[in-house]
Amino acid sequence: MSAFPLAAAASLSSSSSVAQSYGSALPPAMILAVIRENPVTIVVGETGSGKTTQMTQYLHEDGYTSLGLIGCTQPRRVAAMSVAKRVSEEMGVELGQEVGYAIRFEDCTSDKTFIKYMTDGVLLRETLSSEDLFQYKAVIMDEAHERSLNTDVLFGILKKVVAMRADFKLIVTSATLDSAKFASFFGNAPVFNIPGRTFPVDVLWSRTPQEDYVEAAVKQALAIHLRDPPGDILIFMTGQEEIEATCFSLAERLDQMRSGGQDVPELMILPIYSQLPSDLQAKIFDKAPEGSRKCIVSTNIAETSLTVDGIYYVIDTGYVKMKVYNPKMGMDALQVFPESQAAANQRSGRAGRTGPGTAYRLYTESAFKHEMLVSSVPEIQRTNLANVVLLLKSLNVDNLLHFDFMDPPPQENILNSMHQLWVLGALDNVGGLTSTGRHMVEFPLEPALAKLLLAGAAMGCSAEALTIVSMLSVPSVFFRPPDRAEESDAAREKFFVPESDHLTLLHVYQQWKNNGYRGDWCARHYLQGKGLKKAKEGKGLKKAKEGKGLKKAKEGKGLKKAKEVRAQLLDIMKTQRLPLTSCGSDWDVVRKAICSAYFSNAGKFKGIGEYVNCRTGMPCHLHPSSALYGLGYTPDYVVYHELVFTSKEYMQCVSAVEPEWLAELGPMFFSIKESHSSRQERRKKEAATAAAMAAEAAQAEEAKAAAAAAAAAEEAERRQKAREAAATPAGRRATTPRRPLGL
DNA sequence: GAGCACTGC
Repeated sequence: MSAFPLAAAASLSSSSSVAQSYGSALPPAMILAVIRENPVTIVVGETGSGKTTQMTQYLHEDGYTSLGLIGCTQPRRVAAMSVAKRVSEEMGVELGQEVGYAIRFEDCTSDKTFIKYMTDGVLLRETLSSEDLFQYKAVIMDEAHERSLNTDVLFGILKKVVAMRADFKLIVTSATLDSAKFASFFGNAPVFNIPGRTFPVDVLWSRTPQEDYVEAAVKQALAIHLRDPPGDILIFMTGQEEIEATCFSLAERLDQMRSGGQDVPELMILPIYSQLPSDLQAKIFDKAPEGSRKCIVSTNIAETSLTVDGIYYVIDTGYVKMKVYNPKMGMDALQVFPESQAAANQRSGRAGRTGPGTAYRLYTESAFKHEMLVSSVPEIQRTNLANVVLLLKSLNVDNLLHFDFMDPPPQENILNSMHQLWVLGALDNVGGLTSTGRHMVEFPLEPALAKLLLAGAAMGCSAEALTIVSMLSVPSVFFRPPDRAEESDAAREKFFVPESDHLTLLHVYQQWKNNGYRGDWCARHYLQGKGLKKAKEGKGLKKAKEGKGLKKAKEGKGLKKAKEVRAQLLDIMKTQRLPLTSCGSDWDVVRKAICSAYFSNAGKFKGIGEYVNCRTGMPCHLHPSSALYGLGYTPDYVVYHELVFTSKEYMQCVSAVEPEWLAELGPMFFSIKESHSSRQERRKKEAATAAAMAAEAAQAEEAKAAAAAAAAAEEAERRQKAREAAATPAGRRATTPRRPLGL
């Protein structure tokens, strides 16, 4: 085994005292001693410090594996796979034997495995069946500074495990900026520093704030291209539209210069974002021909998920697009925010992987210091928590408001998620898990989708529900290259089922199946068949190309991935003894099942393309990509999968529903003509829930509890108003829209 | 007639 890289400069510090530094060569014994003496150790290690591959091996040599497993979590699958492969090679064992990995579709471990790499989601799921993780002697949470939702939930759970088990060791990696915070959360844990092996990056600031950062980035890129020594350029933008504008403008300027007689060397302009078709994504890895250079214009995807070698120049606009959840509205918003200092440093670092580089920041140093957060708002504070609540409830965490989060999510968020789960029948009136809830937690799905599966099983259309859920669990299968937008739109419209986007997805899948799951069929109809080969993605890029191990990675993209998800969910359905039944061509039943999962996301017709949310009165619009858009067919009521604010409040994935279904399936929100007795009963139920939630809140600080109770009451009132305004159904539509012919 | 960062079970 190789020596611990750069151990000579390693230092040990305690969060509460002055850092001690060790100048002489430092054997791994040093860090092992720290781990031996402390239940939790924080490791600050830059990328390239070798911590991911070395730490597990040191723990193994120190004897931890004679007693149990060493686990190492990663936020991404590719990393879990490629790191496991590399460690197995370093140790000279077969992958999947002594060293293995586990990700959603693949458990590549055996009885002999003692070092196990996995995604953080896998370890979180494992806590469901073994609360104290008895099979593990040590867990390393790698890349924990990225603060994924799963990482944050694991923090709280593992902290409990540490308190329960004296024989358990936890090692958490952190960025320099928040090591003190991590250390204090884990009871003043010692901090161990391992310097990285990356090259220095010169950071240059803008002297004045930039009004138009697209323009500024284009100018900067051209200046580098015309003036500076060879080396590729990486520009960070917030989204697809900006990226396309930047690429267009760059190309235009180059053209202008050339037609003006200037001799400009070749520049390969390469956009990259997650929704870009795979074959175009792959182009960023092509080498620039001699005498020319690459300019990659990227979203956040190149910040952590993709690593391209050969970048010497980074241009950073200073902004990111983020999804933030508004619990009051039940709506996500995709908004542009200034990036955090940590993100800025991460982006700059991308210039120093191949050699010493330069980062041009298109904002002032003062803006960096005074206007940017030190680190990004963790996901747990800006996301819908229904899934987390369900998971914690099934772990018997009785008071969620007291759960030990490093950064607690807003209380309103938790209460709102509990309400959602109650509405779906997953929680009872006192906040306990129901049998429906216990079924739901078994599925790796968001609660509404799990409910759709259960409803499908109850209504005799679980096969159809299963397909729809699978299609909604993968990125859009519709392939839309920017230069063939109209053709691909036309191709997509051929699949439309006029009353439902959900059924459109079902239709696409069934046609694919009828055509033998063929790839050429997908290509012809502008559908995403599979995706990039794994070897093109992620950190393990080079290694994956050299070896053969990753060829086994069968995970695809698009329809192929939907098929894999479907198979996995079907397995779970079998273990849950849920029947697989098809309703044949009677797709109205499927819409009813959809209604039973989404009735709290109901909209009432207001005008062409416009609906109002039945509960909140919020306006919500049909998205132009919806099958229901602009067809002259205007159902009175629809339900939607999610509501996202971009330029307007847009409903994503919409289905027409019958008003009487809303009344039947969502009696807590809707009634056709309420009798006095049923109204009383409903109010009693609602009061009980509000009381239960307030009771939970009451255990928290007094002031917060008061606010929570007020929020619950407000919610009840809003619901009452909405109920009065909505849900007096018109008669059933006279004609059912024509179903499209199969292709 | 408009558009959406990135993960994960």
